[in-house]
Amino acid sequence: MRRLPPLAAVRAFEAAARNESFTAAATELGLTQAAVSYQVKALEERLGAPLFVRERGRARLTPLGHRLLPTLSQAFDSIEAAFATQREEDESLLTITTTHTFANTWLAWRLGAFQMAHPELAVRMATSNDLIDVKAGDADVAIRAGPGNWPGLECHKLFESEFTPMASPECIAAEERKIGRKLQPSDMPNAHLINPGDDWWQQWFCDNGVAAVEELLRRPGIRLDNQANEGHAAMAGQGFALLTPFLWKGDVAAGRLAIPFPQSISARGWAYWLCLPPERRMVPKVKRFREWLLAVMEEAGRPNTADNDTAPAAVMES
Amino acid sequence: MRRLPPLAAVRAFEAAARNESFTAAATELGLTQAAVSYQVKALEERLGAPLFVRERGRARLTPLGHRLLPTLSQAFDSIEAAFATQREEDESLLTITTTHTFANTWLAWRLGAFQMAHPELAVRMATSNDLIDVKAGDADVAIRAGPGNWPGLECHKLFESEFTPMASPECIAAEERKIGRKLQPSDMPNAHLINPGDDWWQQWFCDNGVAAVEELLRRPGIRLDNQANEGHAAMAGQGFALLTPFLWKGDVAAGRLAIPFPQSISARGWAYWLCLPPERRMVPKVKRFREWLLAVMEEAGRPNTADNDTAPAAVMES
DNA sequence: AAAGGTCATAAATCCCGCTTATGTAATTGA
DNA sequence: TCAATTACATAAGCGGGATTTATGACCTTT
Repeated sequence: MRRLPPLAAVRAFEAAARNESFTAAATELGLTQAAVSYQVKALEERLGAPLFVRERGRARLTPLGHRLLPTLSQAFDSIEAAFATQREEDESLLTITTTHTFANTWLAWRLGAFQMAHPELAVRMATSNDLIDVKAGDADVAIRAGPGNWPGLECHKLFESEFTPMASPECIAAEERKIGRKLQPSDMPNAHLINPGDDWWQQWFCDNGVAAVEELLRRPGIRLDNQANEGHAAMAGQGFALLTPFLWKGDVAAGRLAIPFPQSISARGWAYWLCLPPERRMVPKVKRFREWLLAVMEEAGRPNTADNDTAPAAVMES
Repeated sequence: MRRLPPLAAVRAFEAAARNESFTAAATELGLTQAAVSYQVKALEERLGAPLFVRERGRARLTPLGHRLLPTLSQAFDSIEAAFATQREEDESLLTITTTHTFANTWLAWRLGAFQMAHPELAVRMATSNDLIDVKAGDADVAIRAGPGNWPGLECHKLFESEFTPMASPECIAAEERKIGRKLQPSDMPNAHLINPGDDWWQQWFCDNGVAAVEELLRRPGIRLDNQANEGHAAMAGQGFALLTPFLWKGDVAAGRLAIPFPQSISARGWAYWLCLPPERRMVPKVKRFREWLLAVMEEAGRPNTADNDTAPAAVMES
């Protein structure tokens, strides 16, 4: 339980003492001289002891005031410093939280460009699936997959979360050799699926007129926890995975992945979203990132854009 | 030029953060929970970043809030400490400023009794002639000789500043031997006066029907700067000095000084006063000293009081 | 469910802190 | 010596931020 004098009065005193002038203090504080005089007097009355001697039209510190001053100045200094540090750090460090998948297949490749454009910013990317952390101040912005109606967050749709089977060209060729013709959707239940237990296979079969195969759910396979890993497995020739075309454009273009049924793209009813606390939307670093990301998305969405011209030849695991 | 957030908000945040509860903070600050909530929110909006995560009906600190807390707590601690120290010091140290004369002839002897009665107080006596220093906070109370109408000070009359010639008994005896009869006021111009240039001699002559003696002013003598020193000189047998009976009662009673004309006491029109800043009159230490001093004076003023029963045998020079 | 706790929010109120305006005293400069 | 200037004090009144009251939503506990 603290027992402090009114802080406004303390503040006025500190400024007056430091400046050795009520008038100067008033200017510094953006007040009138009368206000400072009032506050100082109030503090003196509260203490029951004078802080200034008024003589010859000047205000000089009493010994008591003199003893008090340095401590108070330091205290205000550290308060100021605390907030200044916070402001600086907050201005110069952009923290992005995103899913493993998006980080790995898309953002990691392109964040460099953003960094180049904003050399004064330190950019930190963290992968996690908690949306709470942007509200908790752990991150400035979040990129998440979902329905996009998170309460209390401003969400910008980045792209639809569609999916279609993909595999390495070799894998597809081998499969076609096996069955002696070009692949059809109905062949998929018998192909080697990386994660056959994935519910979305059922969805895809349904969308493509293939009878649901209950048995798939019991078939052994690997849960790779996220699409990024499944994609890599597919590129390694381990079978078919359901992947989001948008995220693997580069690998498709480079021939590391192939899409056997380009017309058969299913939607999850989800999308990827850029989410941010609305009250921070105009904070410079947030604004810059938001504008940059949406601009890049815009460009990537245009039909004849070679979005992945500069994409590296392989996905780097961190 | 400082740039601080509103201190009321900072204070509310600090309490809330320290208590990890708005409600508890409100209790501590003597406010309602709503007030704390309001202030915290205001601070968060000002910073543009959340300080608390509101979850499950509780408020938990964000990393930012967590970083801020210790600095702010410390800052408030030191402000509190500064004023607490001041309060303690101010409560436990009584500083009295007085004239050399009064200190030497009266107060120094009796301050011990006050100290004994108030062992918790540290008592400091300083001699100086500046009345300003009580206004300037250098001293809590002042004892001064003068007309007693100092503006802005509460003044209690202690005793009238009367004076009459005194000398050591030996000195008087020698003088009477020289003139062959008992001394009369008219003999004084020819006696050895310690400070013949003192204007008050003229006053005393006038009051006692002795013709003014211009010549006295040009007669060599010693200026001893204050009555205490003149009194000591008189006791040492160096001649006659104009002294205040009240201040030398003890020495008279002990036979170190004698008053040749007890009926011929002149008044300066002055008095000795206890002066103190009215706003501090009820501060405990001030109140105690004031009451003690006035009580002692009261007692000393009563006719048949042996005021100096316990007076030491000699005046001690410090 | 009901009870009891926490924080958020809206609206109304209060009072503190501020400004304006003026006074006083000391200093400066002609 | 007489403005002119500067600094602080003081009174009065206002404005709006701080606070309270009242209510709601949400969670935990029993």
